[in-house]
Amino acid sequence: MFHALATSVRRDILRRTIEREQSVSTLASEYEMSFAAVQKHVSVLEAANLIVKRAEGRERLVRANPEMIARARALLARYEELWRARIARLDDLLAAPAAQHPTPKQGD
Amino acid sequence: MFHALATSVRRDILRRTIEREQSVSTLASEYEMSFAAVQKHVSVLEAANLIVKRAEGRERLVRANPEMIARARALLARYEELWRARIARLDDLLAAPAAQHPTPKQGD
DNA sequence: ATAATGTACAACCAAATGGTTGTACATGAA
DNA sequence: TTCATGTACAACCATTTGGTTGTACATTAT
Repeated sequence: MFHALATSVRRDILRRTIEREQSVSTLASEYEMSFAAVQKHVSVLEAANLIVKRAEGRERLVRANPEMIARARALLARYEELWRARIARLDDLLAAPAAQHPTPKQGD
Repeated sequence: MFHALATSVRRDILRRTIEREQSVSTLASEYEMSFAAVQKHVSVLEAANLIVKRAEGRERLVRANPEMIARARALLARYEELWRARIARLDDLLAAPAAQHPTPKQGD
């Protein structure tokens, strides 16, 4: 999944197929590599469910699957949430430095 | 960057170092692989700026760099934004199907 | 029918990846 | 000092990756 996003060519294919559905050969014409190479990139994205292919005549039309993009983003958002939780914990410690003392009654 | 996030061991290291700063050997003790292997994973994360190392005595303490996590998340959020923009465009087309016709006067 | 286009897939190759072991060195503990 | 711990790094290996070319086949165009 993140592996599928790990090369710029694949992220570019993803971007293009978000904008509009395109055939594999149309995509291939955009890059300076063989059709077969682009075909492989497309199938990596497909295996990760980041794109979907459908047949139309002899063409295979590729479109992005925004659901999986959202999943990846959500995972990273969870990490940021962990970070915020950690900061909150640290803040708590700083706010109550005498918490381990046995019931400091009141004032203090 | 996404490549650094592409293996579960590295994502796990990232998660642990978000929770709290840890030495490389502490991290290594969590996985069933050699210390050197974990060391390599750590250096991949470091090269991607997803973590930061600092020396303390003979130990190297590792902590997550939330800034880069945010960058990755933001990139994916941009993709989702592209998707929303595309949907909006399609909606516009559907909302004004006769736009190219020369002023359909009224009723119709 | 024939040619051109779009795709699939296999075989091959160089380079990168993810792991290992071994060696060296700095620091902390006995 | 001597020993144990934590790290760095090199060398090596199997597998994966990212690219190539070549062949085959379905669909469209002439």
